Amino acid sequence: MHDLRTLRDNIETLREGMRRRGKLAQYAPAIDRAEALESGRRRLIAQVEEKKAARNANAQEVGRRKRAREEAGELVARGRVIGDEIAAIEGELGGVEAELGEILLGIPNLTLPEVPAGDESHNTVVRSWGIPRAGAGVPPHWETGAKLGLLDLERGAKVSGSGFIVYRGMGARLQRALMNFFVDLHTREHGCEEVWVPFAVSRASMVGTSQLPKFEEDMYALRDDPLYLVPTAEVPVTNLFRDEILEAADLPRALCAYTPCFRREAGSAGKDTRGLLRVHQFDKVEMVRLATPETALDQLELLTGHAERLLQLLGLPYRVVLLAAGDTGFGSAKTYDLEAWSPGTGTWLEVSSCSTFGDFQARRANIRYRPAPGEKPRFAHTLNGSGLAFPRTVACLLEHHWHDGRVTIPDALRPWLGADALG
RNA sequence: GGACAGGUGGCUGAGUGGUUGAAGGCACCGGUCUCGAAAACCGGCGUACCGGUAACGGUAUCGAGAGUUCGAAUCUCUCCCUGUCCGCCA
Repeated sequence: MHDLRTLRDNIETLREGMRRRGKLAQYAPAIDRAEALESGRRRLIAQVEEKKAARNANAQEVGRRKRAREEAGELVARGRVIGDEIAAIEGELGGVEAELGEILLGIPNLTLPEVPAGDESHNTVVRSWGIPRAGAGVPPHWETGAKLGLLDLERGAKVSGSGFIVYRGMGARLQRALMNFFVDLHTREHGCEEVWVPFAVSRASMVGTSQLPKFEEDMYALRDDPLYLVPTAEVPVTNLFRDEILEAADLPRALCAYTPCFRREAGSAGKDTRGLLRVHQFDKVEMVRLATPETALDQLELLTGHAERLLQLLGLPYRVVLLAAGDTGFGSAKTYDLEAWSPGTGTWLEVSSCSTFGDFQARRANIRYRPAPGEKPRFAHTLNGSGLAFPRTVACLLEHHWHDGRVTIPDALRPWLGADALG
């Protein structure tokens, strides 16, 4: 969410930000409307506060006269009139604030200057690691997964519907291995505190990290309770600190959590849906960091490096892509996608997305820190990145390490899986 | 799910519907005293928003929201949360 001050003093930067995302036409009406509402809001506040001052003074005088046993009838009548006027103005103000708040929640974050303007065709590969394997002769992961008895897509569909996966045998065990491998590495070597969080969260939490109100149709909502299944651990973990004031000495703060992730994937039906490429429920270990504005960008590099390290240990070639403004997520100010090579499908698969949100989420979730004892709190910066999402990582493992029907398990993962090959 | 009991400032803890933004205490900051410190004493000590260059003025804020009233921390209703007991349950 943007600061109301931006609306007043810097509205051109807001327009420029939307232009860089290639979405000025989409958001210009909202920005114009918000600007008008904000000036109206201030006018109404001035009016209503003036009336309230009059009401308070009047009520005080009534009290004084009653104590002095003087006549106060005409003041009581006057108070009644003022009260009616206040109610009228407040009604109008309430409407303005409700609409303004709704608009503000729906405007995406500004991207940082180093983020390329334009749509995804302006995404930039900033570095890569490993040598992508030629695809010839490498079966796609869904074939290997089925042949080795690791995946059961048909029964997943039977139990829940398409996009829900059943893992069996060593395939199931691989999920547990990845969870423990990732979390242990982050806690032991990347300075993260491990947390285990609720998988269903309140609406307020979803608004805090900016999934709502804009992306309601992508979320699974529970029928009888005002709760949503988490689309990513980012939501419960970041919201751990909602409405809190942290000490600067505690920043940067790093956490990680395993959660399942639930996504309706509305609007993406038919795209990349084979095998494990796009599913409604998947598992992921997420890293979340809270930082001061001064250190946030360094923290983003650090976080991205931690995710990269996992791919290196898994021996999976990947590239790091700086997303262009138009491809950067709603709340993000700067995002690196990590794309691992899938020889079986001949594509790069997004296995991690590492972002800094600036103070965009912190303002929504009211997450602040005190720069020094006695100083005023400021909004913290929030960051997060996958480390890593399981399904596409598994897909790449099953393809990149496939040799003559067997899948070699990378050394780093063997202790966790308890096997050095599948098949 | 049921029955009680509670939610007041950084903490603690008062608060008969009328100068209560809120006593007292603790903590914190400044000062006096002292060679220095402690103690004692004196003073200060929330946040957000609106207007103003500023000084300053105003509004809101006692879990949240609605209501009664000229006026609500105080009365009414709804909701949330916490505690205790009971029931149910992995």
